[in-house]
Amino acid sequence: MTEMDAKELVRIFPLFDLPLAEYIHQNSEQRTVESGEVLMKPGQYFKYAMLIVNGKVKLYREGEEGEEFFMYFLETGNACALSMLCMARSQASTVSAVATEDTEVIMIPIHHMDVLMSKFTSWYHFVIETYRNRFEELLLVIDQIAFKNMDERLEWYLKRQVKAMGKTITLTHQQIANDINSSREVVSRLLKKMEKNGTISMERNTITWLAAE
Amino acid sequence: MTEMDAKELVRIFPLFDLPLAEYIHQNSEQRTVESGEVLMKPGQYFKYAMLIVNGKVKLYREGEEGEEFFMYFLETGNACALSMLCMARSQASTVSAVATEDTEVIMIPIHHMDVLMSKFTSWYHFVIETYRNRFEELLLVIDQIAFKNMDERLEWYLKRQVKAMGKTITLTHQQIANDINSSREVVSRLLKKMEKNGTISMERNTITWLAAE
DNA sequence: GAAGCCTTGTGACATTTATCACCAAGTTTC
DNA sequence: GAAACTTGGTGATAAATGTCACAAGGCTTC
Repeated sequence: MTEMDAKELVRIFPLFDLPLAEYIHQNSEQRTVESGEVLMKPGQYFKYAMLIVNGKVKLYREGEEGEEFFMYFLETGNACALSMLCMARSQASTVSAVATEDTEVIMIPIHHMDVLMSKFTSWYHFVIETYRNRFEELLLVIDQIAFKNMDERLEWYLKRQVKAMGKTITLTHQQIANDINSSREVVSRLLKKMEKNGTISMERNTITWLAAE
Repeated sequence: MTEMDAKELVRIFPLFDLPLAEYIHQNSEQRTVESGEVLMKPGQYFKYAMLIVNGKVKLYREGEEGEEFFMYFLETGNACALSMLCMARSQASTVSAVATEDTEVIMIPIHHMDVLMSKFTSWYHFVIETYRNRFEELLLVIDQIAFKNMDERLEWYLKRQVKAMGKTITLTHQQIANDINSSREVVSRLLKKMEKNGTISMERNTITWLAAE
């Protein structure tokens, strides 16, 4: 994709108005991130607000012993709530972000935040909307790990992957286990059950969602 | 406590400026909520943004079979991020809020939100700060339930209670079990261990934190 | 195409947590 | 102060999940 112009930005971020888009266009860098590249990692200080123009970024929390826990995807038109959060507090990040496909991001340097906040109402609305969405998403994540067993959590996880990536998911059982903080064997066994139920079909490295929704 | 005036509001909510405090003072209701009273429950539509002037409110998530899961306390000077969230989306609440002591709240009717948002920069900042704080708190909650075993989760839970309520906590083992979505027996056994460690001491209905911090 | 690595399947077993059953002691009610 | 209720303690057992060990087949490399 070529460099965005302001109109293009408004199309992708519908809450922006033209002056805001223009300002961001003038005062940000656009960067292409390759699939697999790390965008944010714990301990790192973040000096940009990050907007996703295109592609997909996986956000996950890391435990003290290097465990991972998948939280959600950032997709086209999203902003990274956590990048804003760290930035605003000048705190080190406590999450990891990795591009799961080639991704184009807009990075707005921290020193523009004050201007954006004070001059553009639409920016405020966008930021609040961003927090709001992620907040709700985190509540759903909490429901899952607080109240549900592994089988339901796995199913929910797969549904989210399907929603983001389509019916065919290319992940190994080990990767899934990492994402839901379980173990490969448990995931394999539960997937086997789902295959018998007819919910999914499996091949090496891929899972295909068969059930409705 | 008597009715707030604008200056009093600024003292309690340091991010407010005087005009904002004045506006809120003119356009909100103040209400006293008794300890134990329910402020918000799932399924309810919320028509106010809620600010805590004094007291404490416990926020918890409910599972599909009526399980509970403690998320955090709202204390003096906090706003309820979730009340704003539900309100702004006209969505039914998905959390419960109960006063754990006599609590004074300010309730700003939904139809004032637009004015507040567009006229008062300080309101925006306050709202964003509110989301930010709760967001971070939720991340910590997720860490606990995603990565930690019951013993550590219980200890963390107790520490948060101590922070909010002081070294002496008046809760039954059953109440604690509900809050962390475990069972009374498990909690009793783990508490017993902590008592042997010298971390806490126990009496009927009360736990006293002995360890440092 | 042989060697080696990666992915998945599966049994056996360990650990963690939940559940059941029941008791004892404290507290409240009448 | 006896009965009823609440709270906490504890053993036995069940269920869920994690860990270990190992096998089989697919894929890659040389």
